[in-house]
Amino acid sequence: MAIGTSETKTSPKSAGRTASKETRRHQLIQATIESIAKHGISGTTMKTVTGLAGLSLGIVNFHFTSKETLFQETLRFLGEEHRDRWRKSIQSDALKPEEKLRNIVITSFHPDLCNRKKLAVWFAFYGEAASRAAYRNIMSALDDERWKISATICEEIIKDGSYDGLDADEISDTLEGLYDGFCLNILMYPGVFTPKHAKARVLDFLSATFPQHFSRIAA
Amino acid sequence: MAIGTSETKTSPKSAGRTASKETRRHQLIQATIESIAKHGISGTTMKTVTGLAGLSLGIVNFHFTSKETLFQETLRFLGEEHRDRWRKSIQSDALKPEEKLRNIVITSFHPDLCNRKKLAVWFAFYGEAASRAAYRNIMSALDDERWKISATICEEIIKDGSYDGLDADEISDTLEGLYDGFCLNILMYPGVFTPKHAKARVLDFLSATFPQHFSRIAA
Amino acid sequence: MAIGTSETKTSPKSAGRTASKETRRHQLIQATIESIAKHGISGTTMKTVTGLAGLSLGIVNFHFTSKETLFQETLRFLGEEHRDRWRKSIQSDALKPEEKLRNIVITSFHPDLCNRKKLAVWFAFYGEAASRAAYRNIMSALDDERWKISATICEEIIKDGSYDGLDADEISDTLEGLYDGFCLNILMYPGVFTPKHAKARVLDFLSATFPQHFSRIAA
Amino acid sequence: MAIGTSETKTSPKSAGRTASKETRRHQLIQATIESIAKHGISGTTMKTVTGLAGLSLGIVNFHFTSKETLFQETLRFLGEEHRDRWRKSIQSDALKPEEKLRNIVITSFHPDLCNRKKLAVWFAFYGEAASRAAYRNIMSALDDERWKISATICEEIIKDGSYDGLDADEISDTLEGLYDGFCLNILMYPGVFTPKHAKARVLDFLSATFPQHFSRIAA
DNA sequence: AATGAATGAGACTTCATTCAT
DNA sequence: CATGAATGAAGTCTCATTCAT
Repeated sequence: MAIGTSETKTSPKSAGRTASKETRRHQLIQATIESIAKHGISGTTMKTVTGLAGLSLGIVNFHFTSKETLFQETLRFLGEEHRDRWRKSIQSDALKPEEKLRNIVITSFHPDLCNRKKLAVWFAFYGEAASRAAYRNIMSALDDERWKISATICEEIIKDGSYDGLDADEISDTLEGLYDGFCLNILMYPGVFTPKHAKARVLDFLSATFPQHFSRIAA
Repeated sequence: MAIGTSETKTSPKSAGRTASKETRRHQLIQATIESIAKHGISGTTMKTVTGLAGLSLGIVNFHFTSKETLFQETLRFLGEEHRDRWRKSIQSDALKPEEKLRNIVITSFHPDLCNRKKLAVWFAFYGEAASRAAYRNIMSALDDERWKISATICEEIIKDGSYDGLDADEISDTLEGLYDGFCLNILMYPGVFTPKHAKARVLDFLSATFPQHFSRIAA
Repeated sequence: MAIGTSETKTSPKSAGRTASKETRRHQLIQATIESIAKHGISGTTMKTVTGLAGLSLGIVNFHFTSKETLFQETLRFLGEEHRDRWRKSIQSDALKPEEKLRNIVITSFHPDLCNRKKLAVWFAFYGEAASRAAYRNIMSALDDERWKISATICEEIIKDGSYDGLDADEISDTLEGLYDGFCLNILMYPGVFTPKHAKARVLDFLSATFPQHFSRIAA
Repeated sequence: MAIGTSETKTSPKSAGRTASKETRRHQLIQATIESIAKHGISGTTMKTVTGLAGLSLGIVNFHFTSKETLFQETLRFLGEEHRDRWRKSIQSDALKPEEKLRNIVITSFHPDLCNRKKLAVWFAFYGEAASRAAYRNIMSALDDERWKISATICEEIIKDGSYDGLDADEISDTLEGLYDGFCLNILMYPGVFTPKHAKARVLDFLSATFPQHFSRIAA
């Protein structure tokens, strides 16, 4: 998908020297996502990755030095893709705070990011994160950024309305918990719990918390 | 350690053939939890497990047939331990619905169950679950039971009070999300986000949802 | 061969737990010597070694951790075997200095040590030594010991006779050079230059240098 | 460096197609020497060689067909360089036999040929020679020539003087042994044993052997 | 029951060689 | 002629499993 996007920039033929290198990296990262979703992290080998990419076995070490680097770059890609999306969704100054917050929610559960394939990879990395500082570092930087933005926005909303005793940080904590927990449920119980449900529940929570800013029919 | 606790239950003498067998299995499951918490699932080998158990390398295949079986039994042990706890916490008929619900929350974040070591193992299995039906089956049975109980209790509370437009299933969904999401944050950001915070946030949510049954100062 | 020696100590059946471990190590070192002699260092793989030992591929890492360690242990074995031989050949206090020196020469070119197979391994390691400190360290310790003993003996001979202007260190240097150089020629030109020739030439040199102690017909 | 020297021979302009081809080959051989000295034979790859030459990875196969050919050509280059030197050092008919012999000694230990870099390469090839006929053939032809010349010269000296019972072939054997053995010691113990020492010891040997032709103060 | 040496499939990685540009 | 991305065979090492003791 993303490959398609970048390939539209250069004509297929002129996948020249330097462009080609970035394209290959991207192609391998996509194949890694595919493979982890399909076989899990422990079932993902150089063979499954290069097989899915339609390339030869040795190529990963050429472009990424090692399997470990490939994994970290894959995680980073996923994280940055996510971050770029919600950053973009709130960058307009014309947006009111509650609109920004709602946009973050909507983005977080957007099918492009929040689908079984990507969630599987995401939680595969969470599963390893406890014993791998490298993964933890990549993840925490992104989580932290989102948490801070949410807290700031909540602060603005609180100031704007008359919400007695509300704590922006606590609300931001709950939002983070809801994002992560719902994603896990979307992954584990597809058909039963979907991004649509998740989005509705989070917006319900926001309506209950900031009734002056989020009407019940916000969805 | 936990082993010691359970061993006091059976008299040393009666640790005959079958008792001993169960003891060994328990010992190996504890070592597996220890190992996954320390080295991750992909870093856990027969050597790390038996090493932590202080036993010989070949013993796992004797008591569990294979590594895969050991892993599944470990997951099952963890799940049942969890389930037994909250079942017990709500079994008294004297408890009011809101007391039951609060007990589930408290149990879910009890340090015996909700500590870095066990959470690391728990999420390690979640990480593999997407590509392993065997793990998913064990987990979903337990999640489902908790979800249903929560929904039933919420239903009772709703009937008991005058909560217009509340949906017990939806609240149960949100509670599940909060449990999972907060656990992940406790695992990833220890020191920063703790079981105490988690418990407080969930009870806040319940206060906001069922104000007649949960006072704000419920914690 | 050396295996045979050690096996005579324990009855074949009781190749018990610990004994077995040492035996396996020895067996693998012998196979490594065999393989390096046959295929060179760069042609020696885990497969050639374990194949020659009649064992399975994974066993080297079990007994030696890595190929590199196996190589270093092989070199060490060869060096110590050599050292033990000439140490033993001069340990009797009844020997006169010139007899000791002659014994070192004889030992150095003894067919047990100075045959094509072992020389091939020896020079294979010399070939790598320039870029491998680990090999150099093992070798230099042994070379140094022999050089010092030779110098000491020469000193005694010089004092004993009336050799004007002779320098024991210089003679020891030349002897070292002759040992190494002749070994290389024995390896490179079998049939043409043999240990017998080598021994004769070194004894000629000693006769010319210490005419009062080495008669021309010393061989 | 050596490349520079040879390039001054051809005018830059005439570095046409064929000249350039020869230049490239020389450049790659020099880089091979550099690489083997630095990384050993087993650590020398197309990448280390072309890297040191500042050329692209694929170029060796263009100019030498294969790595093996490059290695053989490198060995041949080294051998011929050596041979050319001592041939030249004795080509004048005005030289007496003992002067020729001394010139061979001096040439053999000349810093241009007898330095750590080239010795490292030389012994790297000796290390492989036992299992590689191709290397052995290149080496033996050169060794043989030097041996024969030495024997012939010794014969002349013996005839010229009154040396009873001396055998020219045997002396030539010893000289060969000294050259090789001393080179190995220069390589292994730089700083401690130098070409200067080596030269002195060989000339000492010649003085002792041919006292009428080599005065003790020959150095 | 328990031990741990042994096996061998399979993982990651290296690297000589090829070939489109 | 030169480049360097790509290939894939082969090497080292890991590790679940087996089995003689």
